[in-house]
Amino acid sequence: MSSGPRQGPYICGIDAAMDVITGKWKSLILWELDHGTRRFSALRRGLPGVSEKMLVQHLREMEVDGLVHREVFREVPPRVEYSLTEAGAALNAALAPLGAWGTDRIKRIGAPMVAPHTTP
Amino acid sequence: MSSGPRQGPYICGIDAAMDVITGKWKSLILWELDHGTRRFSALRRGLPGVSEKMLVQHLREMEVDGLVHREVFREVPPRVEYSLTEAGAALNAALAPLGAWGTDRIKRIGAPMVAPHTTP
DNA sequence: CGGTATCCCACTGGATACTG
DNA sequence: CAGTATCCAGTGGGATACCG
Repeated sequence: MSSGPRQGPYICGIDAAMDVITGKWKSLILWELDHGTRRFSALRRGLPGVSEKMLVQHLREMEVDGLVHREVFREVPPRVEYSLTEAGAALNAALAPLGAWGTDRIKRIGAPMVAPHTTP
Repeated sequence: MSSGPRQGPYICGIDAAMDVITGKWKSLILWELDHGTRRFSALRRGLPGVSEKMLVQHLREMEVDGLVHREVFREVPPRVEYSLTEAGAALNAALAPLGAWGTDRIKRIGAPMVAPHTTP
């Protein structure tokens, strides 16, 4: 069951890009990491509703696909830091117009936003 | 079940945009229609591998979401033409940078492309 | 803290056959 | 021509429990 990076065959560039960001949380992970390096638990807090399993799974796929860099510090307690690669940062930048269109659509149809942080 | 347009709640603009283009063929449909008005059968030919069911289903969802316009001509034989709405055209434009990134990625990793048109 | 390992269900999408 | 109607397999993703 899967392993290496996704590698087509593709119909076009959109196809290849979508292949790599399809997944409920991937674009949000990209966005979170664009603010800077984040630890696993920080990402969890920034992505309200994500399960550990999905977060790990998406991060692994994005690592394999060359979008995120994963650095393990063998300390006690363990620490792992995630950051964007160049390709990941470029992808995030390429997503900006799409995000702008989406924001516009939200306004047009008056769609609700989820509460950013349901605090604690 | 289902029916009305997708309407969140959303986490951000990307979330809203992805909600509307998720589906194996939607971005390709957008691309096809950006070239101009297309009939159902022309779209099928332009999307090698799509099934009738999926094409209809995606077109209906995109119509409901306000991305494509569907015009029925009650003739014999029946004719139906699809075209982009303003929102659909704007979305397609917003996808351009993503497509460029994807094309770049295809080159970087040397991913194969599917044969554009297996003719007949 | 930062994960693995299972189980399970809903949904996506493909194949095929039929229709106005 | 432009769809509907079914059936069915694969996968995405949530819940829960356990581990170094």
